[in-house]
Amino acid sequence: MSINKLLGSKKLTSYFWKTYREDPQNIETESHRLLHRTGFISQLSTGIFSFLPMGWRSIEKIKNIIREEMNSSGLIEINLPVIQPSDLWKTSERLDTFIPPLSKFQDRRDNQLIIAPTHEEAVTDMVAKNVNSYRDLPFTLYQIQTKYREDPRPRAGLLRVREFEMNDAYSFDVDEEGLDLSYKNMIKIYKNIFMRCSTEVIIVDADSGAIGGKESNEFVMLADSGEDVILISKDKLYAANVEKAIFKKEKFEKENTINLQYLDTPNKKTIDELKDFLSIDNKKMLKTVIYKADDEIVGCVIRSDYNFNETKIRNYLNATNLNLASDKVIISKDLVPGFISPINIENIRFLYDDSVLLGPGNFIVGGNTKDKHYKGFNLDQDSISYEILDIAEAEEGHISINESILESFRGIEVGHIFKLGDVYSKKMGANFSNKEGKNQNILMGCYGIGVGRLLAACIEANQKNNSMNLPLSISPFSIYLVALQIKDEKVKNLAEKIYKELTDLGFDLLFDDRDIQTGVKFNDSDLLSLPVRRVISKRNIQNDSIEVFERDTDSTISLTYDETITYFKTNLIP
RNA sequence: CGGGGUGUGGCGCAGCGGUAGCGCACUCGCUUUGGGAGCGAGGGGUCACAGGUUCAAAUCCUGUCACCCCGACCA
Repeated sequence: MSINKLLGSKKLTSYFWKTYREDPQNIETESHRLLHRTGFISQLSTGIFSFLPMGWRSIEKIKNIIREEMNSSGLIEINLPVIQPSDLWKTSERLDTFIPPLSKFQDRRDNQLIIAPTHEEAVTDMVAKNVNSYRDLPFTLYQIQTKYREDPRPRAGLLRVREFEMNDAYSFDVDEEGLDLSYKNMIKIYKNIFMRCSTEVIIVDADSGAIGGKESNEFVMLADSGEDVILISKDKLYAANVEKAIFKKEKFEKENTINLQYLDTPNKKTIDELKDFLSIDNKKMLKTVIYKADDEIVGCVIRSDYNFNETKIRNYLNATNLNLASDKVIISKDLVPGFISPINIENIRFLYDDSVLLGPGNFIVGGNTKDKHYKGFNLDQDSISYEILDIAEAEEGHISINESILESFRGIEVGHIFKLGDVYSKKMGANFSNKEGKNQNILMGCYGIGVGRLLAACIEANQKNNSMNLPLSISPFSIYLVALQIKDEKVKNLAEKIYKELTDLGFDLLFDDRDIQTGVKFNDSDLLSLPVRRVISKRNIQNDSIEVFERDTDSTISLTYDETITYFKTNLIP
């Protein structure tokens, strides 16, 4: 049975739906505004929403697309618990390190339980208990399940919430080649899903964050209201989340090295102040910042024409939290805020961005003394051992690795996929006997789509003039049937007849059979903006015609009854 | 977690020392009827909560909570 038939047609007089004339206060994004105005959602708490019938229909249609695409590609649906014992998360070593922190509570026997923010642990446990041999592999499981994440700041309606439905999938393979195949298969499935939702997404390199694993890609819909910053090279060969993006750093000819010397820099604490005071270019200076990475104090140094990428730093240090160290902490390490340098500092670990070795050298760095800076710092000469890596943030205008200019965009992350490898299977004993009879860890991948966020993103992308304009595939109903002068017998009978006939054909109609103002009906119809609107009225009946408005072509045509039925049989697929 | 803002009928707001009002929505009646109608009559609020000041508190003070925005953080 098609989803349209399953959800069925509805008459407004016996449906639960209400639109709003006014916006709630402090609405930030169009999708949030429209989701509220059209009676899709109702807020229960910060980042926690109820779906009203109208909104839930769209969600059901999205989930149906996901199921169809996944089932037809050989994936298998399961269901995992939302409430899980916290011991399970001890095994994966994420009980205290997951960001945002897990939501915990005690049951009656004083066992600690958590509300799952994601399901790697549960699925790995299940698979570990039920897979023994390489013959049992490979397979990919999926579910559509509620997640709860104690997000520090939910916002923008459904774009960023605490409780949400996610379609999460997990692949299990015997080797890297298998994992590659599963990963690529999932990319194909995701592309199909987003295409069917008429959402244009791009695939970008991404950081794997709290989920872990090596390779990771995000599916991003470009939109100004998005929270993620994406860098795309002009030649389109490179696209990455700013958290992950790499770029080709500028090299400068090395100067003849000079000895370290002090400079008087009274009260010049920032790079900008120094730049003006000394009339020199940013590339001639180094920036030193002290971070607190969990409990460790770490210094980071970069050439001043670049900025730090804190994700790269956090990943390298394998830290859960990374924050700028307070002045108090800096002073306790005998450093002078505003004049920090790594020179002769033994009690702190320093990380250097590799730009520090790319010239021009003889850098100006802090003097570790108030109102002093050093001139003539060269890492390779003035330090014996150092950790050097890429901790720079890519920005618009930088050059991609294939020599193309990077451009910056904002986007909404609607899907994220990860190659987990054996991160979880190793810790949780998910292994199998290989052909030689030896134990081997299962290689995993995990894949997620935020269902509600996808709906919101789709609205962001399609909305205009106070209308949602959801595509036919996920529009709550396919057709808005309006009967004007519903009290008129002829109108009523014709409308009912069409309602029944089109419903029998498999279409899902919203029949506005309310005895209210015409203007209200049209406004509700515009707001909801279903793909097709049909008007039955006295006037039309007199002309022996039925009015059909097609949103996509923005055209209205008048047809006879028989033409109408033919039109729907041939132009639309229920 | 830091900074800021807002809590008054279902929604949007006014009132800012004398015990609550407007618009929309809702109910009833009449009129109207192809773009959020008109007239009339109604119903609905311990003014977020808790203390305090005062003869008197929605209004002033203190605390708490909730929600929103910016930042931090973040699948």
